[in-house]
Amino acid sequence: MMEQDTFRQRIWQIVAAIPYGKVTTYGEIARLAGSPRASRQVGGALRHLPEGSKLPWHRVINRMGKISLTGESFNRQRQALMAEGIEVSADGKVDLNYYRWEL
DNA sequence: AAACTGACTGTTA
DNA sequence: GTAACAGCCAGTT
Repeated sequence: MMEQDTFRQRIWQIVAAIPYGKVTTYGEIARLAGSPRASRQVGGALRHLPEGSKLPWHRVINRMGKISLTGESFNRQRQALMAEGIEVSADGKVDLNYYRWEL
């Protein structure tokens, strides 16, 4: 069957391409997906991942270099980042100048 | 079709 | 550097 090319599916494809040990921002993904102002939709796409998805969703943070999630979700993302050797401060800050994914 | 939602961002102070 | 606000737009109701 032909899958329809939804915005979300394109987001997932792009996120899948973020290399191990690197991060990028919601806005950058929106730009790569061809809708530069749709950064909020990127978050929305990551919130509804397919069951059992292996997508590296944790490599996506906001433009201030911080984790946007709160509560337990924040902790899970922080642990996942640190598990790939990324330095994350206690408040969820990552050095984008050093860890940013660039083509 | 209209209203509402929000894992965001740019501007302003 | 942070905080408040407005604009943004795909998906959902």
